[in-house]
Amino acid sequence: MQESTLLSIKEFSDFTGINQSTLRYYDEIDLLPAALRGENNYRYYAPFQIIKLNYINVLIDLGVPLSVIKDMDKQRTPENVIDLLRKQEVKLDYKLSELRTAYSIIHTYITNIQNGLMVEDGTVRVEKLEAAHYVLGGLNDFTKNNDTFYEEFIRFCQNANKRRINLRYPVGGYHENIDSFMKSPGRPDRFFSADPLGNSTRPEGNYLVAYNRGYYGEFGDMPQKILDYAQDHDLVFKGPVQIIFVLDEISIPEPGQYLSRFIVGVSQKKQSKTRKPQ
Amino acid sequence: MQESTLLSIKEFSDFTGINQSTLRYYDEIDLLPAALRGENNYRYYAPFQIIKLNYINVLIDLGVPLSVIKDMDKQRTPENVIDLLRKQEVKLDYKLSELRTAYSIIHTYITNIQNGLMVEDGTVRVEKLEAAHYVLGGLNDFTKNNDTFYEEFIRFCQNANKRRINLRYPVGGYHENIDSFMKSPGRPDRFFSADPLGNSTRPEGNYLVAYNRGYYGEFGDMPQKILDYAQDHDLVFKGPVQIIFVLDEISIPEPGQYLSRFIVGVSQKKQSKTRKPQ
DNA sequence: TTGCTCCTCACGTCACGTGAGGTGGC
DNA sequence: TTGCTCCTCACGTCACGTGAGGTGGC
Repeated sequence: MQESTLLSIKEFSDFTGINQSTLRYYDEIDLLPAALRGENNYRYYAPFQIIKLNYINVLIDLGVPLSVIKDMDKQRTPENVIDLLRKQEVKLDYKLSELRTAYSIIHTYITNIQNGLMVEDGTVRVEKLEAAHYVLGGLNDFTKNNDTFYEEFIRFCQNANKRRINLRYPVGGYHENIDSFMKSPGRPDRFFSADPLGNSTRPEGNYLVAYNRGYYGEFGDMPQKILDYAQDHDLVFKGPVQIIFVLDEISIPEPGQYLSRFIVGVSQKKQSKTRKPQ
Repeated sequence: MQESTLLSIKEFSDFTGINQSTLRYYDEIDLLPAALRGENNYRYYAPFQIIKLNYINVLIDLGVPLSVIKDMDKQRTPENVIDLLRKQEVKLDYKLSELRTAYSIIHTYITNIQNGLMVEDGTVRVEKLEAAHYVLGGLNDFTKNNDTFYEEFIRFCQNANKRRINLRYPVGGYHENIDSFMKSPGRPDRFFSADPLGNSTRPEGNYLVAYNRGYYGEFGDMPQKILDYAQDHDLVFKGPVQIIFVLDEISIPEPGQYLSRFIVGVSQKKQSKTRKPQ
């Protein structure tokens, strides 16, 4: 029925936009054999194979492995093709959710790093912050024989999977309240992940925000500065303390220069009688 | 400053969830060398390397090649990291639009194939169809020496890139009007791509829809059946004719059994005096 | 003879995973 | 001695791309 000219591999390649070497490969693995082999062993393709190749490329674009495309070809029925397409749709759903996570991770890091770039080491101030979300890790236990910051951090990483904590987001230290922080600044009660889809919420409000340079878990005179600032401005602390490394291993080579950001809720003291002048 | 226990490769692997062989590979390519090599040449890792590895995994998840991650590491500054993240964001945008296209291709094929599964060969009927979009190819020219369906189809494929026609969507034949179709059913005036983002629109309305089995470009008695049906039901044709293979190479092994779908706008004849009884 | 297309190996790529064969300390 | 962890090759994977070296027809 279908009488038509055959195409050389160059022509077929030009018309479909698929590389000759790719066509030879598809021939080799029997995915799309040439319609005919000439006397000189040249490959010749039939025009209707363009449609087949297009279809193959559709499936490749959808992420179907060549082996699956080949297998499908043997069992080619409309029902099987629909089945395969539906399965690919599910995979696309998965990819899409991965993409969304990737976007939010990028966004979180960029926000963090930009934050870090805009401040000086030693800054202490009150900021009105938007609501933010995060995920808390389990309780740390520093009582055991000489546990360091890292040993508990390792435990946190180890358990992250079980607790469905995504470690791809920046991670920080969490103190239940200001007293816990002041008592042992380098030993947070828990670790947390700055996952914006997390189940914990830091509500919108006023926060005392302080920045400090140093190694992980070392804060120098930051605690004292925070206390001084609060006293000077008649502030009372409320709620938990969060500390996150906005500039660390990720963006700075020297561990002694990591920039950490300290956040704790504050409100104005009410019973204050004397006010310092500005 | 940071005194801490070193981790064996097994421990480091357990804590980070990264395979030992992957860690050895990262060491080999100098992406994340072990902090220390023991006397027996064992690798030992420092706890803070967990954070570095996490960061590496973030970038891997974002699709950054290891070589780029490594290069970045040498030039590690907050600004460079932000730059890299922004570049990745652009790549994600591109991936996202590819994903969307993939979804719409899957949807188009599934709809087409399901359509084909639900009808009998020879069906002719009037359906109310939703608006649909498509992209037209250039004018075909069958006047030259004995041109076949395929030669013009090849030209269409060749020019698709220039015209920004996405061949991943199903492709069909397009006649300017019913007369063109009746004169030479297998020689469409143009080809078109069923791209749902196309710039041409087939408006919502009533269409005569017919199905026929056969080779590409061969329609048997379909044209006659269509004329008969129109006469029997007092229909006049309006607008272009679209023919698409809903079941072809893609879902059916025998080329002689490809199912094509014929669509043309119709409206009720007004000056009709006699009406056939049902 | 030159230029062109085609052919078949063979090897490289990327980021690992999987053995094989061997070591070292309890 | 057994069991465990670690080591270093070497090779496989996937879907090609890139030569090298050679053929065949104008």
